[in-house]
Amino acid sequence: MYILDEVKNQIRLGVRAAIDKAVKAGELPEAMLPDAQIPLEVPREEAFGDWSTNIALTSAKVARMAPRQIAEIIVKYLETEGTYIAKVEIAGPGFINFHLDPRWLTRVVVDIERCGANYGRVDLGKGQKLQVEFVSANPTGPLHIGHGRGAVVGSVLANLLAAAGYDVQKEYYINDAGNQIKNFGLSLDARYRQALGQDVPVPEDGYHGEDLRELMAEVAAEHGDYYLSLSDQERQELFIKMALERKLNDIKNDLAEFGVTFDHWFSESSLHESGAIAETIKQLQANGNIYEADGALWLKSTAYGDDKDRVVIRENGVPTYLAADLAYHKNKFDRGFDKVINIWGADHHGYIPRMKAGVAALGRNPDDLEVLIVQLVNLIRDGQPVMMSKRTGKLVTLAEVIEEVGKDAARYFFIMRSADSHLDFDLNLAAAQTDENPVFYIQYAHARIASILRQAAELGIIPAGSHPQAAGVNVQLLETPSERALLKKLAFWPEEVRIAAANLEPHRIARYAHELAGLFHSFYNAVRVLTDDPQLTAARLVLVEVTGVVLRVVLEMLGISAPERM
RNA sequence: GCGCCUGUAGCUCAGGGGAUAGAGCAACGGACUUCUAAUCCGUGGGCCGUAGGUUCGAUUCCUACCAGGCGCGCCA
Repeated sequence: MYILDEVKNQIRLGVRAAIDKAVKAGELPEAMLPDAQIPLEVPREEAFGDWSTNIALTSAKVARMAPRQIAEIIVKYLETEGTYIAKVEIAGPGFINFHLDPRWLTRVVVDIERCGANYGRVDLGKGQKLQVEFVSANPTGPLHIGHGRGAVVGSVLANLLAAAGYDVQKEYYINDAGNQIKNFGLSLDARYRQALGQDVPVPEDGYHGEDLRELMAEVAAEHGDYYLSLSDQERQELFIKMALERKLNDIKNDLAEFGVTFDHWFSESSLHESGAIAETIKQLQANGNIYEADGALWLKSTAYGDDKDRVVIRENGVPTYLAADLAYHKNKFDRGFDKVINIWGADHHGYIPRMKAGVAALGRNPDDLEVLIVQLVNLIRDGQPVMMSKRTGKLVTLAEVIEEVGKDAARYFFIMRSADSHLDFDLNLAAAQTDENPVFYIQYAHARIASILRQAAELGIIPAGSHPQAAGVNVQLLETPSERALLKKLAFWPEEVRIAAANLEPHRIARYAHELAGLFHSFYNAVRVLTDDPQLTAARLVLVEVTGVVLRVVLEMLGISAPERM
């Protein structure tokens, strides 16, 4: 347990006991006995203390008493002996505000030293098995900027949930089947024949990217017109197989360079080949969730909240994308995941009700599937939106953006806004090596920490290669406002992990990083670490050290590097 | 037409039903003989899209409307 939780427990238990006593004394009605946890919040104003409860306000109605009166009775019976509660006040309409003895803050140093890189891990997930599926871009072309956002949101979310005590698996679903693949084959064929000098257009709804032109030019250069001797179908199947492998490999490389890795790559076509789709349809039929109409098989998704029923097997006998997705999600749950989280682009949000309906039809609680929608990204260059068109293949690729602004800046920009907010990605700002760029602000804090520790070693204050330790150091000397503010922020890291994980809000981690860095910079400017007072120096070095530990934990979660020098 | 997301400072955005709504950037004024000035300190800047409702209390929840984005296939 972290000191933060210990303090919150002290307050909660104290308030609960006070209410108990007041009820026994007949000063508060029985109805006041709380059946849930005492609500605690951090007041906006520092003057209102460290923690505050609105229990008197929320229970006023059931107690049939004025909130302030309830608060006064609770405070009267509140025992604070042996706790970190230093002062209790009633304020405003009936808030009970708790001011803590600042000595609680120095306990955080011990927590961080004890936990090291594990500091902030919490047991929200209790080991539940959970899958995060993200990116899952069609392997028919390069990743673009929109995939980048999903990739970072997914990878940070996975890190976050792991830190919150879930057993997390990251998965990429490879859409290597269906009509689009057929189109892909036609496009490849057209490019091949173009390379041989034939006047063959790429199909209107095909893939027009330059990457395919180059790829097939290579093939033509190497093998000439050999492939024309095959049947159209044979040739296209061969091209598809070859190109999918190439493209998937490119995607893997792009993602790896972006710090995004997966535990499992799942092929859609494997569902067709293994008979999993047929089996899933059979199960749905047995459940009475499938009917036949117009020569096709339909999923009765309206029975589970969708606004229309959906075709799963077409008139021509070919399964739809949804059929494969049903089989895929059945497979996920069969693998024993308690919950699966899909990260989709905003252009797929209309698909959620039918997918949830499908999950329900398969006999699973639809809430076990959580779909996180990531809104679209607008690229901005020189203050103007960068025009992108998928049809003409004029996309800004992820690789280009990383090339232009660097991995760290790109990751930070993709994660710094909440997923459901549209994101303006300002290329000039992300590439700027100036104070306008927030990612450097955070990294600079880490570089400064490293620099101070280097200095301390050079001056012989700490042995070279060692880290400042709290043992024998009087950390109570950390008592200036900037030191306390920094310690408090460090103490809240586990809480931040808990909240961000519970709400699936990885962007909060980016905010925390920025705020922590800001408090360190303030501290750095407010006081000197290396002074001629050995005790004070030792205490501040410990603070610098543990700040560095936490900053690295946070940056690691974000997948952003923590430079020793800048 | 229906559905989802968004609307908060000049710009980009935070804000777990609470108290006097915040941050970064931009603007303005200060701080480098001192551990890295990619930093810090300070100032100004707001009908929280509009109108209702629920609540002791709404930027937060609900409804309607307005504006922007994205969807609404036997495509994926």
